[in-house]
Amino acid sequence: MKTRSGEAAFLARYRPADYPRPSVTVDLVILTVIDAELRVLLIQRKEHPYKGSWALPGGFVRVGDGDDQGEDLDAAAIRELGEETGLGPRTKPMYLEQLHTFGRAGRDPRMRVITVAYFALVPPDLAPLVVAGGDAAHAEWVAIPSLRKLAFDHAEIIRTALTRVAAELDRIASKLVPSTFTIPELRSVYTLVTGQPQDPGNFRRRFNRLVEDGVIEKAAGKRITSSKPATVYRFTG
Amino acid sequence: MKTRSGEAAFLARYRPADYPRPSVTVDLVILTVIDAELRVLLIQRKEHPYKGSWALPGGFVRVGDGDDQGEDLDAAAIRELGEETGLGPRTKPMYLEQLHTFGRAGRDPRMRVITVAYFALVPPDLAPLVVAGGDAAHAEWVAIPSLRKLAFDHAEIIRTALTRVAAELDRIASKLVPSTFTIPELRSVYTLVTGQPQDPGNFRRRFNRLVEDGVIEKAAGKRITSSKPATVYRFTG
DNA sequence: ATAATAGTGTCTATTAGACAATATCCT
DNA sequence: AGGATATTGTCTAATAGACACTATTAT
Repeated sequence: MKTRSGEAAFLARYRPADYPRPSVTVDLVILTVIDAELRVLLIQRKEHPYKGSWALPGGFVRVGDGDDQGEDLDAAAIRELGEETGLGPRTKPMYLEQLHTFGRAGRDPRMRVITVAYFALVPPDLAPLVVAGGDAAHAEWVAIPSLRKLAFDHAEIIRTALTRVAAELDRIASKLVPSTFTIPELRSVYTLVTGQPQDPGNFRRRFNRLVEDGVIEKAAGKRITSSKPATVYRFTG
Repeated sequence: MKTRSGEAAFLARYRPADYPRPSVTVDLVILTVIDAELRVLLIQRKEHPYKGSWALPGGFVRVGDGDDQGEDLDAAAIRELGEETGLGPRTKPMYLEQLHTFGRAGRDPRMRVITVAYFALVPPDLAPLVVAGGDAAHAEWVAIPSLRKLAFDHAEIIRTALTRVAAELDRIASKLVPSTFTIPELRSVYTLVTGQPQDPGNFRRRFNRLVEDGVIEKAAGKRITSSKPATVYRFTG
């Protein structure tokens, strides 16, 4: 009784169940570029609610109250990303960033669910491997413009992700091109993400500044297309 | 039994408690400018853990699984903001924006707690009313540079908020000045938040562009200081 | 040869930044 | 009168945007 007001005694007295708790999930907006289209990885729901609708991949965050409080939020997102894409830490790590947390009451009719949304960017050369991988056998790369009815508030989550990606494009465009790429290829990423046509000349001028600054460097070879071949570059670092 | 595979039957069968759940809170980084200092509203903890340390105001999100799933995340933040500042919807609404969600395992030793952090901006003329209000009688406006040991991961949360506010300053600086203000007053907000001295002439030029664009307009009167009085402006809209 | 696209050059307008100089007010 | 600060002005460099033009390849 001597530690009556001590920290250990206080923590032992604490009743974790005093307040009702929500379920917490992570949902992933996984983006890539395929066939000159911006696409998002979606799964088709096989259970109610929203049976048959497209939905974002995601899952519950593993938590606990004891000595093991479970996994970090970011770890949960990384784990889900690996499970859904089949691309683990062995392959090139993909870009992953927390987006926003959505917690509207009633967004899931079963129970109160708060979801921490992340977005991930997959380089186009890895995208074909994804639909073949593990849990994602039932997943598809769906083009953004062709999005129809989505489960829950996932349409809003995707909209939020697209706005963020467009706003931060200069910082993250490198994650949406293969390891080597041409100026027109990077330009097409900008065109797709911003929805605005990019002037070839002006884009090239900005691109060359990145080369001067050492952010981008020339790589070997030329990219053969149906017209004049283009010089190949890579991001340094 | 006829609706065996129907949605209603499925939802009835669903067991919300199948996965362990974390506690979810909202924490608030409430910022203002007092005496030419950027300050954050903190409370001194009266209980373990971190007894005696400064901490961000915040509280549990009210949730449920039944017909009433509780309050929205944003609503919880607005409610806490009102409770802590004593400034309700009656007064000028303050700026409030979701910041980031922090969920590291072990960040609260009692139990697994995931917190959705928000930041709020209080115009300096309302700041003095805050420490007098309701639950916030035990709260204080603490200058950023003098922050010592903070509870939980609240130091990291504040750092994240300051980075965000600095990055978005053009968009939100209007929330950190009184309803009428002078060019040097707005300039001092920029100086405080960015930590960089702002050239008077160059700042004025940018300011005048906002006037030309109708974002800012002249107000009546002059601000009397210890030297030459300055013209008073206000944000339109 | 022609279509298509890579790549270059030019012009204008806008903006940031450094910095000098002047104007106006309080004490 | 003197100090402080509001206010104006000037110069340079960097950048965005529109747009005409040339070069090189596949077919």
